[in-house]
Amino acid sequence: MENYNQGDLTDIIRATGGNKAAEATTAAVSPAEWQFPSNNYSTEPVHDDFGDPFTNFRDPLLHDIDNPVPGFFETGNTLGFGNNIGHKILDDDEMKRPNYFSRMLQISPISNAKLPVTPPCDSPATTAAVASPTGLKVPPILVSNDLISTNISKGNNNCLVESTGLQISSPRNTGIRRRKSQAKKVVCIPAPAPANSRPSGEIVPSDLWAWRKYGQKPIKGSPYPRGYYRCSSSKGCSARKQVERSRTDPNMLVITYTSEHNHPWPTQRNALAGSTRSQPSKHTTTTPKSPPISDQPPQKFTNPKEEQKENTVPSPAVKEEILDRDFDNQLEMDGADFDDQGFPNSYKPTLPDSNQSEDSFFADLGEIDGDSLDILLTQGFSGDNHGRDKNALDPFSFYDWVGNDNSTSTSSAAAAANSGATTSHGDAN
DNA sequence: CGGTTTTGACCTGCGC
DNA sequence: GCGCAGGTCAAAACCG
Repeated sequence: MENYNQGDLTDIIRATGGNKAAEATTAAVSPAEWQFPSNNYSTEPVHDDFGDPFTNFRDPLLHDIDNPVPGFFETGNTLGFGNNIGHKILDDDEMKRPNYFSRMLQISPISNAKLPVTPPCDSPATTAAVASPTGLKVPPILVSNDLISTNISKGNNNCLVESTGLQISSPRNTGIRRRKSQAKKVVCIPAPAPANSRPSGEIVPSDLWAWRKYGQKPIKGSPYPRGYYRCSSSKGCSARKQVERSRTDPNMLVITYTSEHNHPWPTQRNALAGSTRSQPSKHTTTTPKSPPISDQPPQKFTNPKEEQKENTVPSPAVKEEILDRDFDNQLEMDGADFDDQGFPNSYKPTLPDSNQSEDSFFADLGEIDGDSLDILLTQGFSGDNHGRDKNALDPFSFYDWVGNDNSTSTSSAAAAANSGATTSHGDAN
């Protein structure tokens, strides 16, 4: 995966070329990179750590998380929601910062030392800590800029953050096939319970990027397989992500993002063509070759559609992301007045900044089919912005929709995870 | 038709 | 150097 599925993150491997220099640079990302840029998604070419002209199009999860808009997640000296949920930022400076993600439990900037993060993303305690004073469930989310994701695969519950420095390129997969030393960002999010799945089985996308699953493998020590996703929006895009369920807490999904998107938001509908098959797939439901993993915990998603989520980018998902994101925002901004699903009744997104990004984003958005767009605009937005609300661009929205256990929205990441859960990769190793 | 998922095989990194 | 485990490839099947 990585799909490199599931918004994204990460790291920094340049697109297909495997630019070692760039990679090294990426690996050496400094805490400063976790500052919040205000022009994400701007169409204006900007070189980021990767020197990628499309820096502005970073995967929401990967970079934007670092760029909360002042006044949005920030609540002054108060951590607001995040604080309530046990949000924790590893570095001291980070610790002092306002709450970036209401639902993000942890943000771990790269450091040269292993930094045990608490609570551990895989720890049940993590989920336990998500209860907010309001009684609303706040999905725990952990975001870490992890250069070494092996912690997860190794069952490290603490989601250690390590930095490695350089990345090793492989002759075969230029710039991509790197293991332990590859810079990555790890995000822990709550996996929606089956009960939260939409009755219709409607798939909820994780982000605006189109992901294509290219592999799945069982992970030793974990009953859950790991799905590998790559960005399908652009042929040259090296963005990938891995989605797996926490072995210690099935309710948590661990998404590891690798590499950056080297292109703008998906603009071509056809790019998502395959992703539209949200109906129960024979592949996952009847294919003899890929029987469901027997050791899957009861709480696994059984809805085939969920498997698609990770790779689909239905506008409804976008809507939910926005709603959810704003939901948190709303909580922090003006207290709470929520509907039965936990959404703020008075929800009205506020626009942070973003300048040209908004135009760019919507330009792309305009390519989404009308129905979806309508939904997005009518349900996902409120107020006078008519869908042009910059919040809509907020990559963080991903986290919002992801975590609301009380809402019908589901995590695409979860979906991806589900996908992995339903089938096993051929190479069991 | 063009896209996706599935999955066995292969390759590579890493630990010992 | 060896073996294990993880990551990727690529063919086949599937979907809208």
